[in-house]
Amino acid sequence: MLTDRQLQVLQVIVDDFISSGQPVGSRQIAKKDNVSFSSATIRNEMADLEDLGFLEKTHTSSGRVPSEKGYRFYVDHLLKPQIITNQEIATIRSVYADQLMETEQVIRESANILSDLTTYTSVILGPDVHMHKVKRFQIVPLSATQAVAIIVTDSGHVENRVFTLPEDFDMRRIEKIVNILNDRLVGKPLVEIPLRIDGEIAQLIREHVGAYSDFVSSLFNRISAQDEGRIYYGGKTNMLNQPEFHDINKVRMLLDIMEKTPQVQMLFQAGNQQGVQVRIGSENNLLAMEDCSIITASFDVGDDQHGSIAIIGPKRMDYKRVVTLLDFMSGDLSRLLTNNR
Amino acid sequence: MLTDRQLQVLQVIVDDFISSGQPVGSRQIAKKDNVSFSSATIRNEMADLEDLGFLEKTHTSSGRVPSEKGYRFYVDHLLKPQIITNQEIATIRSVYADQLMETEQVIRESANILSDLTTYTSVILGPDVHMHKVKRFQIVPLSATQAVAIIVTDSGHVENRVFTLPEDFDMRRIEKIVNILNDRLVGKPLVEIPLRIDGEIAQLIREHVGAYSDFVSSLFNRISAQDEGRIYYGGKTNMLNQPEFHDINKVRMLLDIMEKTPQVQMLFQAGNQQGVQVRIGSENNLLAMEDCSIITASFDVGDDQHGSIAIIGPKRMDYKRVVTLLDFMSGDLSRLLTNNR
DNA sequence: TTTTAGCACTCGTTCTTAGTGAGTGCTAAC
DNA sequence: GTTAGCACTCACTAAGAACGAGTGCTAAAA
Repeated sequence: MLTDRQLQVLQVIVDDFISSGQPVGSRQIAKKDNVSFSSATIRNEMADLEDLGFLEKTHTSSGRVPSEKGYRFYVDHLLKPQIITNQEIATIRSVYADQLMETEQVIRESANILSDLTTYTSVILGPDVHMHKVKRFQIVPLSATQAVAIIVTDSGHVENRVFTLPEDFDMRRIEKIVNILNDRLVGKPLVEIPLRIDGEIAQLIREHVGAYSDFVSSLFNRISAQDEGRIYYGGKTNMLNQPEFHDINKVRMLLDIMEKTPQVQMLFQAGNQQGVQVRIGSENNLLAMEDCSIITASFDVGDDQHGSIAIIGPKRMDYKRVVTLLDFMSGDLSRLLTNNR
Repeated sequence: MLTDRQLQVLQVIVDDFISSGQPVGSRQIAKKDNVSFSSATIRNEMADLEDLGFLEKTHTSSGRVPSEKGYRFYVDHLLKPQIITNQEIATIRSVYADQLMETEQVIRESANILSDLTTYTSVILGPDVHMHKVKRFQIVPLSATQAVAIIVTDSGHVENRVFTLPEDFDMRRIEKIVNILNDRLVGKPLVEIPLRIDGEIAQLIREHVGAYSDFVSSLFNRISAQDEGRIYYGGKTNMLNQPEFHDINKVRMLLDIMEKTPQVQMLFQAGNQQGVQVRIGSENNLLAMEDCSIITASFDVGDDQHGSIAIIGPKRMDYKRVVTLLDFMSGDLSRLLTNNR
């Protein structure tokens, strides 16, 4: 559809705007080494690109700025992957250096490195613990009236709840209940626990213990709400450096969103797909993210767990670099976290 | 030292500035109902108060603004405690409504309510788990090579670490180690664990198990670094509403500090003292907090655990209200969290 | 037919200038 | 000791001028 020259002009404009943040004028382009035609010609091409919806003007006599469609085209067709430097690889791999065993620790550290490397904000969605399988169930009494219930999963994740012991349940009864729970729940994914407890297990407890108490169902009914993939941030305030976020209201909206787990998880929707995904501005379907792009990639933890890794930056973020970094890092993380097991 | 009229003028100026945020002029004060002298007289008093260091001018012909010394005097001598409304009490007590058992949950919710009620940022420093005593120690194997170590404390707090099993340590040896750890560590505060492990316990393990592996000491050596009082925030972005934080750099510095645990803990230094503490501007000894005041109070969890609760706001925050609220809330929290046990 | 040079025009930005108003300090009268 | 009056200060705002980066269009050159 587009001529070679139009492609070239578009590419130069997007590249230039990404690095300068200023609207790009025709003369500026003409001065580039790899551009051999005059500013007037470029003005004509720019007018055409604007008609096609790839460029915009901030006012009638300003230079051009890429539109969302322009960015989209750039990302889809004009992005030449960058070579990742040894320096960067070394920085990323410094995560391994400490021989951190815990997934959580690795993820936390990765988020920080990623934000340092990009100067944008990084978000990592840890693996969804829903599908982790129960390894052991246990109740530890704390006092005459209180106890803590603990579930260990096969991934090493530990869930715990403090609860009040019902007066008519002595330790013998509690032990029986623990046995039943272990018998029935070990090997089952966390997500099924509430259902199973309210169904067969309540039944079994009534049979063998002689009475049932709501405390059992209340123990882990909140698993589904909590912990559906913990969220880790790196460089939360990095975005304040971007000139497009000098508006306090935009900042506020963005920071507010980051406090709201469900909204953030929404941003990762498409993140389960293979490879690196780029969502630009309004493609995020979120008012606060209208001026942001988010680039996501997913990584594996073991055979059946997945996490997502993302960079949130301004629409004029350095797509080349971020895509390359995320691609590399997600692969590396997968390898590290899978071998850990 | 100060005359009654000077006291009155100072009080009116601080009150007025707190509610309006604008420098206060002599005419404005003269117009108040409870002020019976002319603007010229007030100008004279203001000049004296400025000489004494209680007031400042933003420029030669502007109204007056309280200096830090002025705020300090106001807080120390002119603060008449406000009456807390039933409405507010009801809001605060709604935390109990859910019959939340877990300290963590209660604290998290309290932080949110407090920030809603004040429109400032709230910070709660949870009880320091260092002094919690070990209730049970346990190792749950996950696979042939991995296991998770768990410590339950008397407060219901659970610490866990995933680690790699040394090849020469089979389950029998591990069990022996667990027995030794339980035998020696139950009842001891968390903070002593690393020391005890490296001392007597390493010795015992060598004797009874026949070999020692570093994995035991590496298990909980990080307890001291982590979890020395978890920090919870409410209304992190509330401060963006304050006109004095329209400067993006101040915001950045403040938000950055909130990500840094040690710095935040520093802010609570004096928070262990009884009652409500007010620290104004540079009294915080922290560049980023130069334009902020922080009001802290402490609460008890059980007989020997303490937490702190704080509000961070601009120097011209509503001290009356915040002091009253914090005083009430810390008492209420103490009662709730202590009875929970 | 395509490209380019030239030119009038637009519009955001910056600098100046003048005007306004809230506020002060000082002095003299009450 | 208190107050009225007045000259003065200074931030803030609006309006105008100069500037410059950029455009669109036209006509000539390739």
